[in-house]
Amino acid sequence: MNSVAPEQTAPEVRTLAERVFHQLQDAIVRGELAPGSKITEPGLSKTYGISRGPLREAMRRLEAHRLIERVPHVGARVVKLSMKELLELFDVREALESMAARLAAQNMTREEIAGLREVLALHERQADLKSGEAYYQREGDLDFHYRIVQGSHNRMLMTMLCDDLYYLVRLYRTQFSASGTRPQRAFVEHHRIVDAIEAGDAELAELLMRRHVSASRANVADRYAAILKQQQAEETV
Amino acid sequence: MNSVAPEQTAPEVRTLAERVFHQLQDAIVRGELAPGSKITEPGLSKTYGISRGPLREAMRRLEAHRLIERVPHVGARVVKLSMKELLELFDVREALESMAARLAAQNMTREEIAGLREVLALHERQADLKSGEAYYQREGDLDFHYRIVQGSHNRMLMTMLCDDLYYLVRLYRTQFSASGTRPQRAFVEHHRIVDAIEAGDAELAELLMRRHVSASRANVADRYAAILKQQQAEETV
DNA sequence: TTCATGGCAATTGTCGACAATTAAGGAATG
DNA sequence: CATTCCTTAATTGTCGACAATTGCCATGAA
Repeated sequence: MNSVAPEQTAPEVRTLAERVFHQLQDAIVRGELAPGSKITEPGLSKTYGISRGPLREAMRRLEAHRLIERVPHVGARVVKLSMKELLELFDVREALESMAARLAAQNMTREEIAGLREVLALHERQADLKSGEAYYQREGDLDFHYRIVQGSHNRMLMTMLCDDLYYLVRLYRTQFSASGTRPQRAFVEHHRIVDAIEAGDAELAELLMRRHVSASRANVADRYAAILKQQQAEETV
Repeated sequence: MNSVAPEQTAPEVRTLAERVFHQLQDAIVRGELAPGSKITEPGLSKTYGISRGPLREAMRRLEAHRLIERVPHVGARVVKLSMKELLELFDVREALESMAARLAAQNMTREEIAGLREVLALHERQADLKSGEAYYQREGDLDFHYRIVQGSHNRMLMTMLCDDLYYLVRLYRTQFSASGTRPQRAFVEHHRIVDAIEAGDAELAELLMRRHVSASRANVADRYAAILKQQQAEETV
């Protein structure tokens, strides 16, 4: 249902370190651990009921995934994405996802494309039900991108985007409480991308995905500029 | 001198885990730890003279950087890049480095561009000295790419390429003992890329870098196909 | 000979305790 | 009153020992 990470068949819950890693990952992405807040090893050790050994390994993994930042002998904090870093993230996504779309147009199977169409149909029904709804729409958006990356059949690309960057994207959405941004237009763009993939037009799929991410980035940048302006206006009052 | 990782100012050697992480990283990339070989915690613990605690953290980081592969309750092995994975790596590089070149054309300072030119001049002198020399030329190639990524002024891109992927590239070069591949042509391409960056032509820089990486990928693929063919011929003899 | 089964050694996972470093607060001094 | 230094508490880094899981090897039966 609330997939985003489809058919993973519970890949790693065999050790304490792995379990607490996923728990922490979830807690951070969902905003339960506030961005920028300090996390202390004895604290987490007690709340999760494990010793500091496996906990530290979980934290090392979180650090590698850029979800926390550590300073030796000082401590760790939940990352707090600045707008600059968020825009950087979009640039990286533009590069990787356009490549993913290109490869997907070359490598996706008929079944995978059918599944992609299903996702789109589902989104349309949801958009029909309550147009512009925020949460599901946004998670659904990631679902769409997720499937295209899978369709690239490039494992390295898959891990980079799905295991690393997409968690940051979700984190951003909770941090900036970014609700439904330009949903209708995104729908249309999604459809065109799938059309290109189905037609096996790699170049077009790449171009459309690049524009899609780029437009999303521009949208965020505009919104941010607007907020900044408003804040400045309020300060002068 | 043998930079590749310029002006790092010894960023992290404050803890045992960090030191042994870098030691292991080096040992793997240089081929001292054979690809595919199993590495055991008690063994490393003894050779490096530290306890298993910090060692495990170092290994977790190596895992995150894709230099080793771990299976719970079983153990860890040095990664052994297959040709398929190597080609995947090239696809990712093509996506990220072309983006880096684009951003570099927009963001590089005059000083950075001058430094880039210096690197090119150095390469030419070396190529003059002993044309087609393998090792230095290849390390120098990475130096060139390194600087362009730095010039993108995108921290996320920088860590992804310089901290993760470039180690894999170097690992591949030792694993496949890939010596000087198409050095002259690469030189010319490097120069053209710098020209585009200096001219501030982002689109051109992106395109040229994309072709540069793509050509490198094609070269590797061709070589591999040739080797395969030769091996098959030998088997039938 | 082949396959299944059981025990055994080795390795990994986990824990609690100790050492080292840091940041903070207070006392002393200019 | 500000500043510096020292003391102290808390957190992180490291270690050695114990528990759990795995893979191997020998033993035995079909």
